Amino acid sequence: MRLSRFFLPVLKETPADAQIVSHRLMLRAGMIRQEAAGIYSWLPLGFRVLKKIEQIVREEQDRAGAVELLMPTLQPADLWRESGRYEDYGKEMLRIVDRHERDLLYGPTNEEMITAIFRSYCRSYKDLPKTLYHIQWKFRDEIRPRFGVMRGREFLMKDSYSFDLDEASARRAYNRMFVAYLNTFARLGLKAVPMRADTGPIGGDLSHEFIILAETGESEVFCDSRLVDMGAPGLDVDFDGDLQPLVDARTSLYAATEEMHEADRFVSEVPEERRLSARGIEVGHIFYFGTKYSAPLGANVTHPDGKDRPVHMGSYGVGVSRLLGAIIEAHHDEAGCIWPESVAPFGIGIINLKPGDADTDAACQSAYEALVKAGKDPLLDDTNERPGGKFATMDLIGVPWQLIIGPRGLKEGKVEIKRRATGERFEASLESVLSQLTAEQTGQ
RNA sequence: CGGGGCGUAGCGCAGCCUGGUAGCGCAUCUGCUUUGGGAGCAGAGGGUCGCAAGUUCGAAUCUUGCCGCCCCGACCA
Repeated sequence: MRLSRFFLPVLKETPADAQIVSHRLMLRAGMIRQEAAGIYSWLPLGFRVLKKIEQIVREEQDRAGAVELLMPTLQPADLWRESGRYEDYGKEMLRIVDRHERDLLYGPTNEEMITAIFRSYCRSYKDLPKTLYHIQWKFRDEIRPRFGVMRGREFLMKDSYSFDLDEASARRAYNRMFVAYLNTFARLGLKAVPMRADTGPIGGDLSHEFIILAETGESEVFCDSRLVDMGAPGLDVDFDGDLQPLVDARTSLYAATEEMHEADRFVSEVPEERRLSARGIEVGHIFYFGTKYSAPLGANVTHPDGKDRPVHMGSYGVGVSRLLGAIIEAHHDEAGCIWPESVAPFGIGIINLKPGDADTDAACQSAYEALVKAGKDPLLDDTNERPGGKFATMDLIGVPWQLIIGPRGLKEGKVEIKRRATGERFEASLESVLSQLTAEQTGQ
């Protein structure tokens, strides 16, 4: 992409309304535009990152055996009357009336609908297990939206739903998502820590929030520091195998959010040097809820013994749009965003320091073409802005690598490559820089 | 929903108390000079002062109502 053709409305000044760093940077980098409280347009730069995050989430769901579908944003109220949640949900649910005076709602979640889909096609234990998911916009009419996309009213969410014959099987489905989430967040450049969450009326130990640690996190969390650096199981995990040991290795260590924190247990279970209290952002939540929806909605299957029983379900959410904010909170500096390569809006930025200079233009052009050909998704700054402005913009939007080409360096046969994350710069000939860049694998 | 605050040029703000010509910085446009970390000079364009009613000879400024947005709290992916 050439910057002269792209749509990148960067702001030099910080908008007054933005309180936290990710919100400020997303506005300044021209990634989002607020349309109403908690409702945003995704401008091209932000949209690119959003799509990349979405795709990684999708790939890891697929790898774990989940099957993608797409349910609508609008749902009939009757479905929610069946589960009893139409009345219970309260004002967070956006209710809409159509021209025939039928009650609709903009979905805040999809348990009812997925259960209705399941019940109309699946009758036998032979249809199980199944895990279905979709990535769709949701709306929750939060009393007070804030922090940009971190707590918007409209948000993009991946939600999966598992259907199993019994609790033991449901636990295996739960474990698959547990592991898939660890891999997903790792690929996004995040260290996510699973923390025991409130299971509500169901009870048991099958609910976890996935928290990433960031100074500007919204809630206080407490955990064993070994969890933070434990690393993800890896993409070669056998999802058909026994995942329990992988899950146990993590759930056996203390980790709790403010609401679930037990100070005395923390002290007794975790040696002092490993007691970590930090701030965190919830980016995922997994949940086993048994027959909470299948029973009232009549999602039954016939068991081998010939009897019908409600299926055991779980749901598993990832806040896809929130993840942009979360990743920025975890990866930024004074100058702007620092995207992990896996989600960066562009792979590399090429800065033409002097458009109009024949040698510089030619070098930029050949670099651009070579990088396009290598699939590196370069952004070429071919505008007439001054060098200082170009550096600042490239730093702000957080492209992982900057290839800086100007007449001064070219005179000595050199270009400069800068790594955004560390600020390291190297000088070398254009040829060697390009052969190195086009040779290496896309990082994660 | 309780408490607080803000709506004036695309963005950031002053002006409002004490009513009378709508201003500053950045951005934008034109010209010249500049060009390796957000340039300089000269000039230009751009405003229903959130909306509505009221007071007044006269309202950005005073009064009332409404709308929108932000912050703190209770709630959430």
